[in-house]
Amino acid sequence: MEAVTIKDIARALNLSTSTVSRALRDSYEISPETKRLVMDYAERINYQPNPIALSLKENRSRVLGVIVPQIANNFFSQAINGIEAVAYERGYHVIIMQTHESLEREILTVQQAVARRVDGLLISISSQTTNVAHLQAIQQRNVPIVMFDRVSAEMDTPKIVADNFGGSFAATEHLIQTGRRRIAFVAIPPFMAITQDRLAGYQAALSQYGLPYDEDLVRFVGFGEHELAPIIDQLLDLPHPPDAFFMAFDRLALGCMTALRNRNVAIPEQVSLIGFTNISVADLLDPPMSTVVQPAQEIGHTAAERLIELIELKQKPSAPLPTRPNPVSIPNQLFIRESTRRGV
Amino acid sequence: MEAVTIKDIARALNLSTSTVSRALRDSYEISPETKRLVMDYAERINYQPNPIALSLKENRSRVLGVIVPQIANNFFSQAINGIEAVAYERGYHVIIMQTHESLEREILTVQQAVARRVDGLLISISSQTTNVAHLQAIQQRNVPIVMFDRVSAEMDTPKIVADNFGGSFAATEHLIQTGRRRIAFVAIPPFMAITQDRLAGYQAALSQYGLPYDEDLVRFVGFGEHELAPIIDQLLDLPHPPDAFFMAFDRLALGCMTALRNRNVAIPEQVSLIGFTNISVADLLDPPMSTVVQPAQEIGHTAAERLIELIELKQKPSAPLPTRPNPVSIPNQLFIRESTRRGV
DNA sequence: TTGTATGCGTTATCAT
DNA sequence: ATGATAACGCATACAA
Repeated sequence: MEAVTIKDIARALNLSTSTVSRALRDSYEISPETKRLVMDYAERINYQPNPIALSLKENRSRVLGVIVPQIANNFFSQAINGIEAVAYERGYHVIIMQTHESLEREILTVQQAVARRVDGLLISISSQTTNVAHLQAIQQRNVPIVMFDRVSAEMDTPKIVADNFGGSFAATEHLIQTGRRRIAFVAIPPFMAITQDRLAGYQAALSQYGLPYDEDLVRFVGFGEHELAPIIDQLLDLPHPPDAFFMAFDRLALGCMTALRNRNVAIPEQVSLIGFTNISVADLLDPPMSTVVQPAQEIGHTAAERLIELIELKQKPSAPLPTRPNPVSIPNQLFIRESTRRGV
Repeated sequence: MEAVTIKDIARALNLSTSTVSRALRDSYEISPETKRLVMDYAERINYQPNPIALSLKENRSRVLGVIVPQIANNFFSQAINGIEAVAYERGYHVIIMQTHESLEREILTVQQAVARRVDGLLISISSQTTNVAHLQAIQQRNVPIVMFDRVSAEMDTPKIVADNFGGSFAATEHLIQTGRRRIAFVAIPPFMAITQDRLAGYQAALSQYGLPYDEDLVRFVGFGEHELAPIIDQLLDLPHPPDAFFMAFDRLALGCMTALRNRNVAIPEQVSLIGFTNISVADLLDPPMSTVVQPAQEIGHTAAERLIELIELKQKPSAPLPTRPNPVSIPNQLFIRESTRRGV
């Protein structure tokens, strides 16, 4: 069974395709009877306009490109969830592409998205991305871009991020308020804004509570498989070791928990542990880990809204670009989880 | 900067669009010099063929529709990862849509996908889906469908599923071999094949080891928020309570762990717990939970391969449909995790 | 109120 | 070896 077109309707009803087209779009210049006739028939044979033909005509695809490092990652899958919800509601579809933390893949993927004629791009850059020329290039080709979570200071686009400074401040503050004094801070290398912001929040909290900033306690770890454990070991082996760990990234927080367990370091008796995470089972971890949870879904939601706004603004070049605070930051939630370990 | 078309190239080079088109496709009927001229120029001005125009002409979109209950779910996001990898490699893109476990949404979503002219559909049906008329309808419209994970016996399509029987058998066998005799089995309502298969694996293991099948120990729980805890309570309060819990679904396994914790039931001292799960941090749970892990990525991979095969077969109607075992089942992995809880 | 013709970007068919 | 034209499905400017 082939798809039915306007032509089929026109032929069946002895009308021209333009009449049918206009009737279907409820144009004022078509008589009510003809409209009814056409509409009914279209309904009956289950006519569905071909969006591809429309796209060609209108030079828009109604597709948003979403580029993330990984789909199979709690933060990003939740963000995509938020994006998809908004897109669906506004009549857009979402094409999802992964970079696998590779700049090379990211460049290819961005080109692919443009080649696919997406109406706009939502991107969270890979950890390798220190140069954003590929993004600036497509921006010059007039493709609206919104960045989220992993954003670059060098891009002049809307940016939707979690309140990384605030979340980091709150986590550090919590540790201080529960009596910790030597708080290790571990993050990924600091060329991404997200890292810088989290470091700044940590520093600000220390400063506000009159604690010294000790560079020995601040470490940056790459994306290799086995890079974290030695760093945790080094920290524990310091002459004056930390009494708390603040792990500024999801993966690091979970890795730290494993590393501490392997070293038989008790939490929170010996050291306290808090991390940014987006896993849904943080309660069930051993021990339950206090976490700063980023509002992934809301970030996706906001980013998609902003992008669609940009896209639809582009259609009517009359309207002025609205000025907005940039980047938009969305509050994190801080979950303090007490150990519920049962007595033995 | 507008997108450059074949016309632009033709105009610039004083050629006809057909010559340019042929040159770009490396047709034998174009002179080498012209080819080089066109290719070089196209390269220089960064010509990208418009896939929308191609789609219209070729009546195919090179898009796969993927319909899942939720994106933000470890199993599905991993499966999508597998799908995306294959699609990318084969020159397809993936549009992802969610049903949120609602049949109503599923019906709408399937229609949307067809309206979008996807070349084929990968679907994992919602838990509400007891009737598959909407899928049969689009199958009659000649849209290739492959089902994965949550499949329906009433659909005549390729089906890619985990080895639910085998995984369930292995989990039950493990519990028996570690000395458990009264093994509770909890699953979602049994109209989905996936549930039936898991129940059958459980029954088969009991039978093989000469244990009785006790209906009191088998429970089905719906998708409500607070349905599980009372069921766990009931089981624990039986005159002859279970000494092990086998939770046949991810969500149930995690919920059971919480419920047992709330009841202060020690694992594995008092009861053993094993579940199907796809979370990546199962090691870090308290206690570490033994799990049957479905090969989500491989399921996605296989499903996408099968779908693309169907799609490309449809193009050349000469070739016969290959007969394949149906459904295809992919082995699970059983992870036995010993408690590593440190002494206090 | 309805019909005819044109164009969106591309390729296939049929000239030349 | 290259060019002109039609067609994919739709919307619209222009005619009637």
